[in-house]
Amino acid sequence: MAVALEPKLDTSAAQTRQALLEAGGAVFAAVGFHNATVREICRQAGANIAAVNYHFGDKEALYREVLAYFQTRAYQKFPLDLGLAPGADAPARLRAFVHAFLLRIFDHSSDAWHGQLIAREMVDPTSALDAIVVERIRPQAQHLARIVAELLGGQPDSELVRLYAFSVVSQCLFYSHCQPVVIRLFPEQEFSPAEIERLADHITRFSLAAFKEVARTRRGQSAAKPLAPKPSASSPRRQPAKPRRARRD
Amino acid sequence: MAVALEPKLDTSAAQTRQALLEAGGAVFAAVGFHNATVREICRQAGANIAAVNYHFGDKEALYREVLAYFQTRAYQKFPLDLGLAPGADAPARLRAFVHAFLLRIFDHSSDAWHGQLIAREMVDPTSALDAIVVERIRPQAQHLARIVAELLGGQPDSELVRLYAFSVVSQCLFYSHCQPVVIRLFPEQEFSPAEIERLADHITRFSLAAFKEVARTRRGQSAAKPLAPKPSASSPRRQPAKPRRARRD
DNA sequence: TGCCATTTCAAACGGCCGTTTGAAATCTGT
DNA sequence: ACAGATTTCAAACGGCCGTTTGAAATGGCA
Repeated sequence: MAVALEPKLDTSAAQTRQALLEAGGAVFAAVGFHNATVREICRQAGANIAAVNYHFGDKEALYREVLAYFQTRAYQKFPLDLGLAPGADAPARLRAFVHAFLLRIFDHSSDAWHGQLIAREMVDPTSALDAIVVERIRPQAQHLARIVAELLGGQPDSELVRLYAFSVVSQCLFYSHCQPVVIRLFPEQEFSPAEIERLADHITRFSLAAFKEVARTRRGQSAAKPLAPKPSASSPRRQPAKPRRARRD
Repeated sequence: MAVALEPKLDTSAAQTRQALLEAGGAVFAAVGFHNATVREICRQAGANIAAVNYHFGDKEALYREVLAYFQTRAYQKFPLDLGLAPGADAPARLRAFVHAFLLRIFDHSSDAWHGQLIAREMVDPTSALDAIVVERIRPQAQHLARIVAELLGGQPDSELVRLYAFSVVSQCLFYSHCQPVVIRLFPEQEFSPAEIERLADHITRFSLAAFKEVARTRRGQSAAKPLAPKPSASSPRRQPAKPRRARRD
């Protein structure tokens, strides 16, 4: 992690390294760690097959550096307090948080693979997820928890705040995790910067409205308000199981 | 697809087929389609390596049948109108929708892999996703859209309703897609039936509160209410790029 | 029981994978 | 310009993959 001297940035070796990082981001984002092949990454980077092992050690080490690289870029480009006045109030900070979150996910400018890399890592974790949670996700969760706690009037580490913070981030992550489904359901849907602004507005307004309404009627606490009866334990019926054979026909 | 006669259910061949479906569900859910190996599935099913190709044709055909099998089971066990009175109002139907959704995701009883299979398919689609969207997701989306439209007072196919429906399902899907992260952030979190009830209550209450608040202040429509200034186009700064070499040391 | 279709089995095939190798090319400092 | 370290390169290695094969085992039916 610690680096004493900065590398010569325009060395041929440094260029190869950089090309491998960029190509690795593209390929890992497109097909995931396991499906990605070192051959394809090297091809896209214009490098030899042995380049990954020479410059990074092995495929997994390259993957870790790719994750760190694009993550750092994304958070440098869109920090947690993106475009926020110093003394901004909680609603404004919530809006900034949501907007920056969406921008990090949807930054498809040239080569920004952070969103897709993280989405894959969340659903199909590699050994790199633990570090990501500690270094990025947990601070972000605490940041959001402070905002939500201020809006709800609870403790940042309370279970209530956790539930409401989940409700906020989930609305952002949806567009990252379910993009293939959203595109199939609504092919006309686009994710231009203007559209992302509107999404951020919606999510912020939706959440703030829920916060306000809940803060108003805060007495039933978080106990279960039974709106529907139990599912009556319907047993999973036997399915017909079609008798198709696949061999020689 | 069409099956004329029902197969002999206790045939040795039918048992093998069934065992392959169950084992396939477990393995595909655990590691995804690409990472799953036919050898491991056959091992768990107690079948020979050639069994998959004999009974299903190839690995992908097995995967399609596994998806259909567990999907059918999940929706039979937890239908869209789970435990709902015939003339129930919109809030009750929303609650039932959310609860059934969560139950389908979290049904870890013995061998119910629907949730994990679908989550993987959404983030890393195979050719099977198109059929899933048409047969399952779209009807479900329309079902929810009708509920939301009734609550908001709009058209089920309006953009406003779509946004709000997304906000509801996203809160459910979050626990499916981000389970590895949630577990790492909050190791004490559990997903017992009682906890799922509480989750369903929270999501329903959160969403209904937002609906109510929005329906009350419905005049600014869905235009962008600028809560924060533009990000001032901060260019992605150059990152330090540590100069580590990996070979021979 | 004996025949034949169905199902299982162990073994192998071809292919793609990550990685290694040792030589060739290229840089770096003198 | 030259020696030595660094970087690139084509080729190959071993391993695991999905699938195929042909024979052996099994089951239903006369």
